[in-house]
Amino acid sequence: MSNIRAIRGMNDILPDVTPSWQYVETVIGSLMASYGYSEVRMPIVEQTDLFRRGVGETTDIVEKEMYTFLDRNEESLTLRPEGTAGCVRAAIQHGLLNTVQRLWYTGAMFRYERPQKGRQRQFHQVGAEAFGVASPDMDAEVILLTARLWRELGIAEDVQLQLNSIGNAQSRNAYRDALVAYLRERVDALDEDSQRRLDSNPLRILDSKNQETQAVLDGAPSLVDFLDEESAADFSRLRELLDAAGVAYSLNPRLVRGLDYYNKTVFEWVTDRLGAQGTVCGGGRYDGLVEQLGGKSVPGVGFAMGIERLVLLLEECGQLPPAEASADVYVVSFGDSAQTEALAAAEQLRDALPGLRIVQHNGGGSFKSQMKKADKSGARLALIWGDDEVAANTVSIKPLREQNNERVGQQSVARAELEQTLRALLAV
RNA sequence: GUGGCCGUAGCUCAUCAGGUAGAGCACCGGAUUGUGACUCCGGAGGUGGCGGGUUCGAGACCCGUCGGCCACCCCA
Repeated sequence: MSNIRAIRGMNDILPDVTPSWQYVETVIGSLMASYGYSEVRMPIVEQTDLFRRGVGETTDIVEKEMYTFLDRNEESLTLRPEGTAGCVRAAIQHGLLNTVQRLWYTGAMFRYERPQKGRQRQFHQVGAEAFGVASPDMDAEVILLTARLWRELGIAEDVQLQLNSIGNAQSRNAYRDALVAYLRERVDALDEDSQRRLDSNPLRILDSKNQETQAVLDGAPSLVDFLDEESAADFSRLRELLDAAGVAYSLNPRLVRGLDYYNKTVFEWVTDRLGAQGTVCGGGRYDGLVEQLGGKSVPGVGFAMGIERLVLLLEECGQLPPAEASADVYVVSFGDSAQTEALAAAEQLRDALPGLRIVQHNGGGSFKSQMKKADKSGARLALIWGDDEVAANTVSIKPLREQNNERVGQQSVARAELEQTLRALLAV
């Protein structure tokens, strides 16, 4: 056995699950199109500074989770830990932001964390970003889009929307001061991590899982009371829109997010069916980000979801499409001239019946072993060439999915009629 | 970075006062001439994660290390 293994937390996605991934990706692709979102593809590596400035210096992501290295030019590069910063960078760099812009992307992201259920170091996100609209109708759009996705995937009952507004920078600062003042008087009751965050990032104490900390927070000032007028009005309008659209949500005043660029609306779709990693999709508004990364002052709102978690959830909910066979037709031949004939015929069939999955038996072996392979391929039909067929210029067609033993149902057709017969048998 | 559990054939697991390993599935071959699935027979496949220690002897006990899973932190 080889000593070389995949890097911890970076998993191979093997043939038993790739159909599930393809299914999810296909559904998402057409969903995005149906809302007018265009796909963009950004590099996996960016200048480290992009994430420092975009995601935020004091976030966990930047502080301890990035894959950062020097390239041969001594330039500091980082494997992207999330997609928004790179998407914004690309949009600024190529001048896409002089109009409303709806973009989506998918790909691998990297965070140096201990792997656990629903979390790996290389993981895959689908994200969408809508630029250029500051009003909450756009917030509603991205949320409605995600809500539709759950319906299309059959998991609408298994995810819940949590919603909050964290206001603009000024109101958030005011709230932070009030929160810190309140918590300082109760430092001893806080868990260790929360004590540390009093200095670094006090808002994140809010979603601590520690019971005692949460008890302390019960008496804390509420973020809602500090919201600026515009944020409050927009939040109220967003809720109106969601109500009217029939999207259920619960208000979670302690929902903050771990990335610094958010303001106003933040949301998460969560599930209780994935162990500790319950967030399937998270997002919000980031009105200052474009400017902070060197662009004009362009508002934005978006979300990202984790494909691994989505696939896990679908599996958990029994909503993955049934496994399909990898072949429709399996071609068996015995002897050189038969194989020559079979190979050419298979190529002609692929020309004539595109989409038909034709697997050619290679590597020889007895008829028996070839038929075993044919059966295991899941193909509906075996095409059989032997000396008899070559001599008579025919092909034997054997159905494999019926229960009969012997050669019942097997037929011999003239070589010239093969294509037509297959069309009829397979209804293609 | 911290904690808990775990590491025996490709996969799921078993055995045993500590006396140098088995099963099921999967794989390969066979059961009269060129035909799968069910059944039967046979075969291949493990330096028991790695290193050290205790012992006459260790997969089984001890230590270390590496790896996996789950949880904390945080998020997708």
